[in-house]
Amino acid sequence: MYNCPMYSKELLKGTLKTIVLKLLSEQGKMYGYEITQHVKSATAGKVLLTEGALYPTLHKLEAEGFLRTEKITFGGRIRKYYHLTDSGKSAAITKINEFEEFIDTMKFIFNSKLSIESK
Amino acid sequence: MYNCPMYSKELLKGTLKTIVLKLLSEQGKMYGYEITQHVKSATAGKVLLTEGALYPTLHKLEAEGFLRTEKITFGGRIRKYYHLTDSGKSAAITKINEFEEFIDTMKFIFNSKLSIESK
DNA sequence: AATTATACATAAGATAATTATGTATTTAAA
DNA sequence: TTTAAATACATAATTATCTTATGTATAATT
Repeated sequence: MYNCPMYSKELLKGTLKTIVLKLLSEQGKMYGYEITQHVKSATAGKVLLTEGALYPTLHKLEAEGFLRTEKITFGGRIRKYYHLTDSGKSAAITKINEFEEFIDTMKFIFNSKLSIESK
Repeated sequence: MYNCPMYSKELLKGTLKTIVLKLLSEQGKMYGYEITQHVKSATAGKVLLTEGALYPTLHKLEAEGFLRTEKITFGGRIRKYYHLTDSGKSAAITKINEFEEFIDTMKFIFNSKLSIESK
């Protein structure tokens, strides 16, 4: 099976924490594998999170107190669900704002009309 | 003197080559220090390129055949001007498209309305 | 029976940045 | 006038973040 190659690997650097916090803030709880599949399907295979990047990031966010975990056995396999803590919710808001600010700032370099409107 | 802190340091990772190629494609020729000042003023101090990142990147782009250089003495100091080569012009177009594609893809994760229109 | 999908995890290596340091000239300020 | 700041280049050490590879294990599909 071929994976659609992703053009923007380098650009994705630094966005992983933001993506995780954003998804958890809208989905409530997710487990690691679910996050990879969600992102894959939401981006039509253009963004493929690797486990080697995702799991250490989840552990780091947990160590920073932004996430708490809950282990659930489902269909004979263990799922480790991640939820946002209160400080995780603040961090999510901050990170999402930073991302939008980043896009907003980049338009001054790329001087094309990149606009952000809330949903 | 204080520098306005930049929110998006991590997000900027991977964008430096794209920024350099974009600026050279619109400005024709620039020297390193000029690039740092241009980006600083264009983003109101939000994006501050460090020399430790910029100079090695310029050297790498030159080694890849995307840039050619021209040394000019101006006001007692040496300026090293960088220009795009033909392959550099192609690379610039590719990188800029990739960046816009990246933004376009991220909207599916952040499901807010991030739109790109050419100027 | 073997492969793919689900589900976790970590280690080695690569890449790209930050931070620190270095040289040198010109201009502005104390 | 001497010091600091701005201009202009460069590189080395360190840190951060990612990819790639590897490992374990169960369930579902071929």
